[in-house]
Amino acid sequence: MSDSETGFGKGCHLHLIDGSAYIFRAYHALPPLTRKSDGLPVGAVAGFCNMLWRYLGENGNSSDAPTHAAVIFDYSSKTFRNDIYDLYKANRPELPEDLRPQFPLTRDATRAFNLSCIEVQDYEADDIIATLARQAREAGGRVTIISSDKDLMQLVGGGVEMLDAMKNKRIGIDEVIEKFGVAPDRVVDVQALAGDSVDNIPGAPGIGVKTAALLINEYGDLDSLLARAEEIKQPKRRQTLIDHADQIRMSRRLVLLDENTPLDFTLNDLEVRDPDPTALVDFLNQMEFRTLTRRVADRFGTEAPALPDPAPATAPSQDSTPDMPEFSAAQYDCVRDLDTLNIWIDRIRERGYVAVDTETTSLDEMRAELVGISLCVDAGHAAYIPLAHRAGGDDLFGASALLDGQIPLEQALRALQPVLEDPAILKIGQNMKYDAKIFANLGVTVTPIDDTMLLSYALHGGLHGHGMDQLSDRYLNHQPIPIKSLLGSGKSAITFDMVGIDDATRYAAEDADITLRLWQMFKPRLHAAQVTRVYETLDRPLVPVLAQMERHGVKVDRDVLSRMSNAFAQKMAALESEIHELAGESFNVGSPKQLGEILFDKMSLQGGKKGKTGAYATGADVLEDLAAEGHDLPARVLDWRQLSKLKSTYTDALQDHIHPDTGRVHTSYVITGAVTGRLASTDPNLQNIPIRSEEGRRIRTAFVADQGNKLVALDYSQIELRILAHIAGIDSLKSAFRDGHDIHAMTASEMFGVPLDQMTPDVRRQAKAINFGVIYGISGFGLARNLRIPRAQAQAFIDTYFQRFPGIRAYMDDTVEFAKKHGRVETLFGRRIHTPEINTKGPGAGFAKRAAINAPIQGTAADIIRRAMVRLPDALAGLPARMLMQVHDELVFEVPEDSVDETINRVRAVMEAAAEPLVRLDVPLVVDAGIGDNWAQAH
DNA sequence: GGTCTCACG
DNA sequence: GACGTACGTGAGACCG
Repeated sequence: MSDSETGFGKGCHLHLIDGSAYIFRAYHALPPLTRKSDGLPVGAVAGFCNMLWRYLGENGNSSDAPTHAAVIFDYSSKTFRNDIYDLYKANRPELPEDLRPQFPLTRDATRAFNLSCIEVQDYEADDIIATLARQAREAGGRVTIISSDKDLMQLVGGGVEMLDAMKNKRIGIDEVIEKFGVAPDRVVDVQALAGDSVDNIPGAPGIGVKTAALLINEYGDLDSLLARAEEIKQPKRRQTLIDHADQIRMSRRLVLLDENTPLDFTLNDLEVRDPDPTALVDFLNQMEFRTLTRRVADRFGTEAPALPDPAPATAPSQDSTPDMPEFSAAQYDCVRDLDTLNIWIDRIRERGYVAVDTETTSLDEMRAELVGISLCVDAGHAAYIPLAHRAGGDDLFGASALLDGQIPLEQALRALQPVLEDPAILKIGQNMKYDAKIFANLGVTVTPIDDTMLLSYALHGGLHGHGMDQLSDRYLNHQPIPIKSLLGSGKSAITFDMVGIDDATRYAAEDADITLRLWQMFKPRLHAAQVTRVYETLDRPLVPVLAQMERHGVKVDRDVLSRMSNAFAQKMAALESEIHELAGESFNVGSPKQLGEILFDKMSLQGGKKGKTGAYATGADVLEDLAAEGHDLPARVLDWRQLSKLKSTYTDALQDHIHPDTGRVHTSYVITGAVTGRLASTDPNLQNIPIRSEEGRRIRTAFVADQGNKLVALDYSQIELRILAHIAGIDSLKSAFRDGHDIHAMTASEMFGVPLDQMTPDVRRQAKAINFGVIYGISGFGLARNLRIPRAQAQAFIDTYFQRFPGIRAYMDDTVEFAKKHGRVETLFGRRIHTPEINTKGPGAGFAKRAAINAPIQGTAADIIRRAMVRLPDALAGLPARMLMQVHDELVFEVPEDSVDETINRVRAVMEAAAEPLVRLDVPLVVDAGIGDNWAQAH
């Protein structure tokens, strides 16, 4: 070796890269990528190149940059160790078929990066590394071995260090001692005793690393130990060492690296050279690695060569299900280090899209903690990144300790953030609003997105639900792992952070895999189903809008609710004793069954009707009838029920929903919650806060504006009737709306021939009921019940109505006809609502008809407010107004006092013009506004 | 878990 | 001619 002043020596720094380890890691971490032009498998080469590129980037400008470097490979799987022990590494799985042809390409890649590429027949890469490390050490230089292979740890010390590139962790003497319990020079002794199942090194049966280290530390080294084996106290251990001494010695020969591998070059030949940009770009281009080629070309300022156009990102064809691998053959990786994560990130960038799923500790996004993230870019190959899994409960202290082998959450997040926020990379999820909120909590804005739940909603609204399990079963014929199987259910249920990482990987990666497959299937179908616009303008854009509303929440005054709860409790107690007295016995007023028996059996009141379950009906309508006949008990029960409802559902339950940190209530809107296009609000439902009764309405006073702010509520006036007038083309209704007339009074006047100036409240009330009935698909029975009039009279009203407004009848008939023919109806904006029951016979037929009649009206109104909501963030830009709630035809905002007027002006303008320009309604949309310190005032 | 009841638009 | 029915939701309580 050259010790001359010009050659390798003191001050020099040699990097030895374990190339074979790189290749296997790249292969197993990446989907089976092939070269577009000829199908040559190149996935491992791609990963390998990415790693080398990153290696150069990290070391190029570092003050600790290597002066010399080499990439070392295994020549073949057969080495001199097979002559020592024919079973050495005999349990290794067969080399994958598509990996072997990539071996020569990785050598080419190394040379293209202008790195020395080294392999020696009959020797392992580890022997070459050992030899070069020894030479460098003896020459007085430093060595960094880039590998995490424990078999190389025997080389550490005397200026030799290892670098675990995955964990970006240096391995020095201390780390080796931590791992093996002995210094590097005794590592082979420990390994010889402990053996190694991966390399099929027998060692001493029953002795592991811990015991081996104990023994070596006690006896000094392996030879001394074996020589003095008789002295070992434990009989079994003593016998093992005596019986297997030869096997142990052989094991040591297997693990001991050969520091004298014959080499036909010197360290001086390994001097670092800059890559030749042209050669490198040429090679990458040949491999057809688009992203990396461009990146390298950019870096060196060379022209990226022209490449043929890639296949479109959305490869699946229009009319056929894309070929997908079987789920049984799917590969789900667990990503435990940054290097592997970066491989996935590169893969995502290469593709331009990725299916993402988060696993958390709660379904409530405001309380949920991120536990892990899964990714998928190719059907059948997904990854799970565990981040916050914790030890199970057995260990007294372990319960809160993070498990090892997880990338620190913050690091993983910062690595993923550029991808999640990259406008050129599509993030695909199932119910992305959930995941987007989880990421938003961590400061990451996920955009742009696609959502398989919303795709299904646009495509299949009315046909079935859009949960992932359901979609997977129906469209992929695959039943995903039930979450219950991991978490259990009921009281003993655990949170996801307590799930083992292996189980979690299978579950979470599968979810991302399923999501990607559903997306590949659904996305190309939007056009054929003519719902692209619905999805892209009405549904998908709502995700960020709702996410922000939900995260912001609405301030709720706990004291107001608490005081009301107490008041309700007192009143209920008084009513309860009164009711028991009237009944002559004590019973559970809240039990419809017991109440029915009291009313109709014990008290023998008339009108007792049993439903299909054999229980008496005791609904409000029944009790009201009885009360009207002068019975006190049902009247008291009605009062009690109202209070009970208000207390349990609102004043009590709402308090539990006040977030401890924000002091606000954060609902969750379900975009696919109603088939018509309406939203649904859950946990809690803020769309059914009382208003009709005076007592209930007071609950709204607990919904307050923050200091210095006002609540502003804007709602569409009569929007569904206006839409009906437009769709059915009723001229008289349209002109009444245009002229701003009282629509119910006008209807009454038309129907009953009463002049407007002589209109009575009662006649108007009846007309109003008819107007609403029409929207719901009117029936004589329903109207009769609603108005409490004889059915014949109700039917007469309806007949008159249809005579006066024949367009309504025509609309209803046409709509049902359309539904029967196409199995669906549509809103003015093209939303399709399927009506699979429309052709069934029997009692269901009436239901389906009325639903079909109602859906285009309710749905069009829902579409309109969706359009307004999507436009509002831009329209309110620069204003401090916050949108808080949506209640079907109403939007509620929180606004600093001095911005109230401007906010109302802008919101009203957006809401009133929300149908345009796509639809020009023949009637104006009118929006009423209210302002207050609380929601009751604002309405 | 199904049924009943009731809160909203 | 009889049969049940207003449309769309979510949640709490009861009960088997």
